[in-house]
Order: sequence, then structure tokens, then C-alpha cells
Amino acid sequence: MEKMPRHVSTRKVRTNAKTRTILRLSGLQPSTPRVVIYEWLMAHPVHPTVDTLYCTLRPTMPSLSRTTVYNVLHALVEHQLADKVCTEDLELRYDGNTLPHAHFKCTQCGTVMDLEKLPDELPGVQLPQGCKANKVAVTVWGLCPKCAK
Amino acid sequence: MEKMPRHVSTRKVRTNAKTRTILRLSGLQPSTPRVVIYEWLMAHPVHPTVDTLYCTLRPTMPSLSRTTVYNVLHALVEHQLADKVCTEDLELRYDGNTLPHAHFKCTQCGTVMDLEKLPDELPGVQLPQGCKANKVAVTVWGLCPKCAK
DNA sequence: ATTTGTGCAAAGCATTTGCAGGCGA
DNA sequence: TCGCCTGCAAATGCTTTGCACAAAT
Repeated sequence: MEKMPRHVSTRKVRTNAKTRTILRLSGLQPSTPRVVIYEWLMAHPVHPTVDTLYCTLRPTMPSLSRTTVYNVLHALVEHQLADKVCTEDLELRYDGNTLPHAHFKCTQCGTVMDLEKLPDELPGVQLPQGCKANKVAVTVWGLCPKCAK
Repeated sequence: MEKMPRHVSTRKVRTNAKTRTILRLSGLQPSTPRVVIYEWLMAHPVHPTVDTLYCTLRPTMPSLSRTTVYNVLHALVEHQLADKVCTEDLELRYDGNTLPHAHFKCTQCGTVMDLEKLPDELPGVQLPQGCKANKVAVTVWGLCPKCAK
């Protein structure tokens, strides 16, 4: 966690007008960190961790702080512009694809990939070409009988 | 995290001979903490957290430490007598049922239940009577093309 | 006797919280 | 101007590590 001068110009980062509109329509003020993080998330389907985002984006945005990455990600999830992804080893990742779909995690290199959309057909699960699967988990969220009443 | 005298008798806890055999066959010495934790896990399909196990079992086993709960759980997972379960909110839970199956988590009270075994039929996912589902996640682990070579 | 396991204390770290100063509406 | 947003510092809290003593083979 290095240190950087505060409030260095963040204004000059080029941002996308379309993204600003999406954020606004979702009820989020399109601040620079929000636009930059959301765009990166959409452009790179790698399911980054908070740290990956922070380390990747800070060079182009020296004032960015980890706290802001957390803040923005929480806001995106809350406004349904991103999803949290957790793959059993307590590693929290974020995904700009909020459509229902599955993930494939390589147990060796840790890469997380999207699978063809689901759950309309399983186990016809479309593994990316060349992948070998050896474990599957399915989690469903909702309300239990007690809470549904 | 209260304190307790060390090495208070743990021998008097009644343990199950069958469980000891299972542990032994899996390559684990059937120490008292291992037997007690594994039996509790099998008897209570509630997908407990480390803390739940610790707080539940300590009254009957005052010498038990959190470290030991961690140790035992790691050993059980490593020897495939338990599985880690993580439900997107960074809450690590443990499951004594290592057969492939799905989970249902109530978004209100947090209860985690097993679903009928899977993934042989989805979305015929058998929700427990009265449950309302509103989100599904599927994760597949394995080797990506690069690592499979 | 040697190896394996338990459990306390302390270290590690990712995440959250409190807060002060900026920025946008 | 007012309220929302950013980002530093400090607090939290779960998990791991180091180590010494105990238990098992």
C-alpha cells in the first residue's frame, strides 16, 4: 500500500458517455472512480478481486484509494451493475455480468471464466473447449419457508 | 474469546467407534477433537461456521481451542470428509456431506439447507417445500485448457 | 523415542468504519 | 451552498503461524 498525493487530477481520465448514462439510470452519480471501475469491469471479464482492480487502475488514476474501490464495488452491487462471486476459498471477486450464468475456476492457475448461460441446461454445462471439470457447486438463494411467510 | 485451563480432561467425552474407524480409514488419527467435530458435523446438517462449531462444542470440551477447530476442519477437508461451502458473502461454512449436491441459503435468516442431489437435473432443482428462490449460482472447478496440458 | 496433535499468543491481512476535506448539482 | 463522494488512518475480526507441551504409536 504505497502512498500518493491526495486529489491529484482525476478529471483528465477519458470516460465513456454511455457508461455515465448507465450509472445515472441506475441511480448512481457517475463519478470518475465509478465510471472507470465499471468500464474496466465490463471490458475485462476476468472477475477481478478488489486488489486486482486497485493495482490495475491506480497507475492511470494515482489518487485512487482502496477504500474507493470498495465503495464503488459495493455501490455497483447494490445497484445491480455487478455481482459478487465467491469460489469456496474465500476469495471475493466481482463480475460485471449480472445475467444468471455459471463460472468455471481453474484449480491450478485460479482463472475464473464465464460458462454459457445457465441454469437452463445442466449438466449440459458448456465447458470452455479443453477444460476438464472435477467439481460442481450449485447455490440457490431465496427465502426459506419460515421467512417466506 | 474467553480463557480456559489447558488440557482439562478431554478423554471422558463419549465418542463413537464407527467415527473413529472412518477417520482412521481416511488416514486421520482419531483424536478427541477430530471425532467430536466430525460427529457433530455429520449429526447437524446446518453448515456451521468455525465459530458456531467452537461455541457449540466448547461447553462439553472446555479445552477446545479455535485453532484446533481450524486444524481439524482443514484436516477433514483435506481428507475429503468435509467440504467448504461459501455463499457469496465471504462466510465460510463446512459441510459433512461431501456428495455432489446443491445448497439453498435463505437471504433473510441465513439458514443454509441441502438441496436434493445434483447436478443431474436442473432446473428441476428440488427446493425444500415452501422455499422461494430468487438467485442461482453454479460454479464448476477443474483445469483450464492451459493447465490441463 | 519419535512423531503427531493441541492450544495459547501473536502476527497477518482483507474489509470496514470514522472522519475531514473536495467536488458536483 | 448543501449534500454526496473520495481517501487517509485506524479499528475490526477472521484466519494463520510459531512454538511449547502433551499424547499416541
